Amino acid sequence: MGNKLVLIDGNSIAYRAFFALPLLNNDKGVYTNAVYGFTTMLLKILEEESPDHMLVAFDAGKTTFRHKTYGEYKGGRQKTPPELSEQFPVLQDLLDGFGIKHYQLEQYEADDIIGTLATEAEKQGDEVTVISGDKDLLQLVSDHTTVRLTKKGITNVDTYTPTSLKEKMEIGPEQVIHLKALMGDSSDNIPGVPGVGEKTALKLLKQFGTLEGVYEDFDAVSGKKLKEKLETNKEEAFMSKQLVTIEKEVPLEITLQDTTYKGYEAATVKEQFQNLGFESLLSRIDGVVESEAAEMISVDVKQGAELTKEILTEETALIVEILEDNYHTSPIEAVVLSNDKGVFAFSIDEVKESDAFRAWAADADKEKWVFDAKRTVVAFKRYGIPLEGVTFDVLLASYLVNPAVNNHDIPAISHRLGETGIPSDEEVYGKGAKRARPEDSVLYEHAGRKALMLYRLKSDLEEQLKNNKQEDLFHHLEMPLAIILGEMEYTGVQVDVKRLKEMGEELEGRLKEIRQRIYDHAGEEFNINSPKQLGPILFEKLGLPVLKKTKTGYSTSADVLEQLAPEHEIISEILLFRQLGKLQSTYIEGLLKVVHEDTHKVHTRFNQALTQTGRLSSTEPNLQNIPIRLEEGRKIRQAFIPSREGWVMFASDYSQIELRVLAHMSGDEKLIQSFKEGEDVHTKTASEVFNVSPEDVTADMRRQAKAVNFGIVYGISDYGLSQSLGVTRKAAQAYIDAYFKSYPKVKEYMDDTVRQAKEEGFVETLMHRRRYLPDVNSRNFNRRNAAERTAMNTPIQGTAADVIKKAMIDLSARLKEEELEATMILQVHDELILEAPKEEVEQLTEVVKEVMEETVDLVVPLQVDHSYGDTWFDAK
DNA sequence: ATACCCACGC
DNA sequence: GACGTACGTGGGTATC
Repeated sequence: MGNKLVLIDGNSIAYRAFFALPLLNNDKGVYTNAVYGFTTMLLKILEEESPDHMLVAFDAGKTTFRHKTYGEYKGGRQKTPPELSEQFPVLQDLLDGFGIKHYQLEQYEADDIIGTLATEAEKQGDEVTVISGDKDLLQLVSDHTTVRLTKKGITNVDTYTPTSLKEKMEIGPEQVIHLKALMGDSSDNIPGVPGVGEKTALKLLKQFGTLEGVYEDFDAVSGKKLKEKLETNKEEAFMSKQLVTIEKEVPLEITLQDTTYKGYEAATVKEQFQNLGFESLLSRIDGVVESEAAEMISVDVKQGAELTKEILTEETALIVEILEDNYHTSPIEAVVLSNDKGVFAFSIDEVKESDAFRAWAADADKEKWVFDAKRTVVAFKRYGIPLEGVTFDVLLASYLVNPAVNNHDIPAISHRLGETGIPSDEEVYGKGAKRARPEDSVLYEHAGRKALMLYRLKSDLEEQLKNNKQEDLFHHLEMPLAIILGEMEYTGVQVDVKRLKEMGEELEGRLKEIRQRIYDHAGEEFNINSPKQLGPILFEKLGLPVLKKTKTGYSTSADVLEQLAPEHEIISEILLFRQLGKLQSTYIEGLLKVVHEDTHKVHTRFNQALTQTGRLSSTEPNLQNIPIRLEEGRKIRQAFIPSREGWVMFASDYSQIELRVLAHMSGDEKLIQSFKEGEDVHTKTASEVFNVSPEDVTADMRRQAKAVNFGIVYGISDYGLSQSLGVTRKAAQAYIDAYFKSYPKVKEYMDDTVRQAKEEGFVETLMHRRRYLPDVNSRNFNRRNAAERTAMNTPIQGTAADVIKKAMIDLSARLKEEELEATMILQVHDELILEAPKEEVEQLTEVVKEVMEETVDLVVPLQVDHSYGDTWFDAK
């Protein structure tokens, strides 16, 4: 017949999905994570395999025929969590909707159903694909049956054919049951031979071929201990083999004919997805036309109206439509107003020529509600229109309410609040290379719809901010900050292009030499930047030891190479090549690409609504990761200069702000005292952790203590700390324990924070910035652990972010008050960079320090250091 | 276009 | 025991 049959191990995939994904629930409060994960897998299979026959097999009931052989079969296994059990009926409904047969049979497991059907199908000459997460299924691999096992995640699979099975495990499919018989399987409580694991089992099979072979030629088994184990557990081994052998002659009530799959009805599946809340999967349904015009909310956008003060009211939603992300360079395509007079669309030319609009824009008492205040204000500023009175930013409000939401645009927020009739920008304008400006009517209508929604969304979001006690945070921190950040971006940073190009040329020469030396060592030319090519050269051709592997091959990361450096001269050359190559591509070429041609300035964009902790991020260019640690890289900073003659770069940074915040929030006396007395905090920590007096702290002890403090601040794990210190995980954990013993209130604070996260579902900063941590109650150890560390870390890092943001607002006001020309141009998490006339430096030193140190009142003092110079490099 | 590896900052 | 582990941005290569 030559059919294509796909058999899915339903329980296995559902389990995988359940544990791989956070416990999502849909708007009806029904848990859907397993169904969701299963569905993504299913869609992928349908796309890749295009089967004409398909079946999802499930396990039935508690007992199976295997329990007669072995009463303890699957004993000790955790009960299926109810959160998962309740998803099986939902999953089966969904399969019905897809028109995919599913089946279960008393006394049998899904494996047996799959084995029986696969065998039958093979006999007919069909091609079979089995999907599971269970390695037992590998015994079904044959020339006509392929088994695909999930590895990490759900949709990530390994494909096994007889050849690849041989390659990966060095055994044939018929040996799989022998392997399991020997090594057992703890998850199914299959004993195997205790003390024999995968390694030994594979070795035995390589020598003897089968379990029977081992015992027939028993004298040839090497090792007394091993022999003993095999002898005493012979019975268990043979029973195990019987248990893991898949039954291939199950008396099924269905036939292959019944598994025929004819494709699904798009409308049916779409409705199911919508009920389940799988909005993100809608686009993957074949033949679904999304966002049909009929469903969209109607909007009456008036074009060509006269832009007079009659339509410019006290409270107006204002949309500036720009197609590209970069509002510093991309033009305004439309300006749309929505208020109680209606929805009105204009071109930027119409706006520029309207005196009424200019007056309204400049009037701080006329409230403007916008999406992305910074973008809006900067865009107008570029067209010479100052905008005041921007009182509500939907983007920032949504971000504060829940930063974990990755899409804060108007269509997405509308959707979450139950309004579906508004298409996304992507749907209207296309994405990537296909993005294009549609005709005016389409563009205006889309922008109009957003303006209309914005007007409605505002009150919802205000309500949520109020519930979260975030009104202050919103109105007095993020909103004013947006305006300041806009000014900073618009001002930009002057770049010494000539200097940058010189550095580039010098680097080019050095890279060429190093490249040649590497080729000489390797004996051939290859792409040094390709780990895929570099790996075989180092670890095969040159025979260097393999210390670490990645998913796809050899790891060639810096920490690995550093360990290999004594082994071969090529290593240090590669590390240098990497270092200089990074400078060249990212910091020389990358920077030059975004320097404004006429002004020689770069205008970064600070993303104020992205990070989960409240920090800012910076793009195009990212000015928050300019090299500083290595001298070679640090020189890049020589290319950042003041924009005016006789001015300097002035940098001010908080010293240990996170640890000071921790001292404040935990109330730990020892830590507080450290800061009050101006001690070196790392030395102090070292003296505590290593239990020596401060004067006996060695440089190395201080270095280790610094890493511990770093770990506390960034919430890294014992593993992370062990990596950065190059010690064992146990030793790292011991440092952490010693730290908590020395600073008991810190420990108490951390425990309290985690407890609060578990109870309330979120943690908060000093200024009520919030982060939800659904995983703190996860049954998955890793997820839970990561979430707990996040719970401890976010209030610290987030509060530090709150503090510097407030300092920026205060400083901006203070500079105005003092009539200083100095201007903030950058923020790098705990550091503010200004440019200023030389003459102001003395006053600035005092003013900036005072403002930054006094912006909040903590139980410990904040300490600010400053520096200045002709370039950013010299401000050190 | 997307995934992966690597590397820079705090 | 759990095998993966702070937050970001960006460049390069390889693959689909």
